[in-house]
Amino acid sequence: MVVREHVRELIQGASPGTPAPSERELVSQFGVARMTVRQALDALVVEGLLERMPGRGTFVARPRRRTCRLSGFTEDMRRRGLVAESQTILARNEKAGPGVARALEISTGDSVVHWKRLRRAGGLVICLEDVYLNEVLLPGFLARGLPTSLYDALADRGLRPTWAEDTIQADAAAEDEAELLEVEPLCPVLRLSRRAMSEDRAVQVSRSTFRSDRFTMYVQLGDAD
Amino acid sequence: MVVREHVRELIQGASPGTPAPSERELVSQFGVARMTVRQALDALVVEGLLERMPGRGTFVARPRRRTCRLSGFTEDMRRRGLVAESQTILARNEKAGPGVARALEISTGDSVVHWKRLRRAGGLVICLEDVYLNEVLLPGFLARGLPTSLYDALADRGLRPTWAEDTIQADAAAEDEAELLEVEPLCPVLRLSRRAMSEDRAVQVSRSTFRSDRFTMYVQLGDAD
DNA sequence: TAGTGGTCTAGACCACGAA
DNA sequence: TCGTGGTCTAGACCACTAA
Repeated sequence: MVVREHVRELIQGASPGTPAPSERELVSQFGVARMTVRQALDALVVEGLLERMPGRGTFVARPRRRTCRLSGFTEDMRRRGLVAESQTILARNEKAGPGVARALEISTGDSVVHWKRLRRAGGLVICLEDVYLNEVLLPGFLARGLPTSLYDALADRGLRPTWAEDTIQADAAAEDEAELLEVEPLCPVLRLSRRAMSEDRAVQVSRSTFRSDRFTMYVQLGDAD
Repeated sequence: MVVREHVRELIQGASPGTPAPSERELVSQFGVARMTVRQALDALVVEGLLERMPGRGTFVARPRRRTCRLSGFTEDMRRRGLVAESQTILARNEKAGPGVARALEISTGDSVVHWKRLRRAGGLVICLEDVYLNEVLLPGFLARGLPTSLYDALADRGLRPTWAEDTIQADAAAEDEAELLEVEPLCPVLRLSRRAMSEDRAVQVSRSTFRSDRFTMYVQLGDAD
């Protein structure tokens, strides 16, 4: 452990390609067996901090490109430097219909939280969001009061989504949506359906409708191998 | 290596949670040192095939949820069971403008391939795509004839994109787009801008405009840590 | 040729989980 | 208590890279 942390501090902030101390160098420096040093370095290699080059040495790796962390509306807006607000239109327990039940991997009729919000950022209406939560995993969710950030609230219960599948479509605003979103009917909107999982449990499914003039979705893909 | 492959075959197809042979069991079975066995198992753990549980044993891991592989139009349609076709509208070398140059991390005026296509699947018009390729990385790209699948062509040159950032927006179709896409002007369309990298090299940047009635985008997010 | 990482040996003691 | 994985020792030989 001590070797690993020593090397971690050594290379922290070093630019990619900088050589790390060689294994034998660390052996004599710490008076430790080579296998021990190797395991320490292996851990850093797995973390993506070091790269081994057989015959040449061990070097600081270039940081791996990441696919950005799964986030909800609040965090998404915060990343854009905006403060998210929301106006609850509906919040109640319901019996899951067949579609929601399948998405949440529960049975039709099981209890779900249905929460509908109009979401603003920087004071401007951005989207209309219908979210269904797996109430089995979140007993008494509504009783504890409505949070601002759903994902924060889920995180508090150890259920922050770590994986999601989204389907995204352009469409024309329906009349009721248009009124809430303060646009003309038939204006283009972006529809986003999400099914979010925390570990292996389906936690949340949602449908959001975004004003196209105020929202651009951004995703990073790949490099997950 | 032989231990690793032996265990890999043993557990292949086994359901998650199945115990793998213990380390000491493999030691006596192969007449090999325990460190050797551990390294073999470590490799499989990193691959996500095994999980260690200290004090309990080593078990077949549940397959990690993946974010789907980065793909282009051809592959995307193939996943939906459709054959992608394309009609080239324009294909030539150009000097990069400032926007494209920045996205491709080259200098303004550097040579880029500009390729504009109308893309169909199952015989139906789906989208209009403008792609710019980093010609510095792809000398003589156009001279070799136009491929059907851009990503396959890039893969042949060892430049298959492994990471991309996409921005997605809903919009109303412009007149010229509407005509090519065979819809009415102002119909909702989905706009997708992509900047795609192969390792650390910016290879491709594109803008696509999809008919909203014929295309739903699907993405999987997260679990990349 | 000297130095590097890759692989391997034949032991050892520890903390932890299950019975 | 017994078996498990986690960590460690003090060496060894190999293939590869660079000078």
